[in-house]
Amino acid sequence: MTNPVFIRDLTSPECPIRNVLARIADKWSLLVLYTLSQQNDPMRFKALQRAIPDISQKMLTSTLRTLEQDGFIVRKAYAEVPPRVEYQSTERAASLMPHLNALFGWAIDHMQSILRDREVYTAKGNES
Amino acid sequence: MTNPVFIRDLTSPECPIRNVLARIADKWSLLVLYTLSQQNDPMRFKALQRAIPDISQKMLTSTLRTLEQDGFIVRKAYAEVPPRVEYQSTERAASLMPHLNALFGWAIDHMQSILRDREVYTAKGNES
DNA sequence: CAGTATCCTTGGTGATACTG
DNA sequence: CAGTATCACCAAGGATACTG
Repeated sequence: MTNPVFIRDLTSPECPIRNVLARIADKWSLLVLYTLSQQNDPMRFKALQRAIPDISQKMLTSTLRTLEQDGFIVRKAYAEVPPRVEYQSTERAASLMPHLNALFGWAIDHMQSILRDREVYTAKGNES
Repeated sequence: MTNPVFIRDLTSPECPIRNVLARIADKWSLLVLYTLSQQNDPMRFKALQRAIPDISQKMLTSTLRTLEQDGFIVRKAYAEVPPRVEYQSTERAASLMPHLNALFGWAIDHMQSILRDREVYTAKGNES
């Protein structure tokens, strides 16, 4: 809708890259968004942790809070014992995912050759 | 070309998100890739620094090295005094940029409403 | 189960100084 | 100009223990 902003000054706090993308594109957020998009059902905290085994409880919590803050997910707590909390992605996330999926696809397609380049690069660095 | 890999195990070192995207999608790399894609001519070190004023020399250097390692940019040093070094994006970067640009566009379009949601969220947190 | 609270570590980052 | 080297710092992140 509103589209007056452009990336004139990369330093500006208005810079969409710094202000929006940097909060999505970190390691954990990408993995959480990807995981939630795979199931299209809401997921429980524990289920997310199982899907991303090496994320700590603390990091999962804070990642979820940030995503919730920016309207990518909704947190629903049920007054049960034991407690049940479900996270589901929003319309906003749905509109973002095609672009992220395109990126994931690109990464899958190019990973092998990137890894090869990386090897060549370090090999060159180590030769006498 | 080769597309046998998929994201079964997010923990795997073969995970394209962790292995490829995480190295692109950090704050500085995104800004450098964006800047280089704006000029389609090669850019000098100093020019990049001017475009991203708050990046330190050290961070710019290491970001450029990582991007070079993964084949997104090529570094060309000219044997002159004073030295001249130019960085230009590669075919690989060119194939990536449309996806990143889509992401930038999305961020521009949604930034305002995201900022609004963020305000609402913190307001709710602070109310008694 | 789904967290919060606390402590503690470490590496990402900046600042400064120096060099080819 | 385009870096490298060094030091220093602080916040991101992990580990552990505790709680509604």
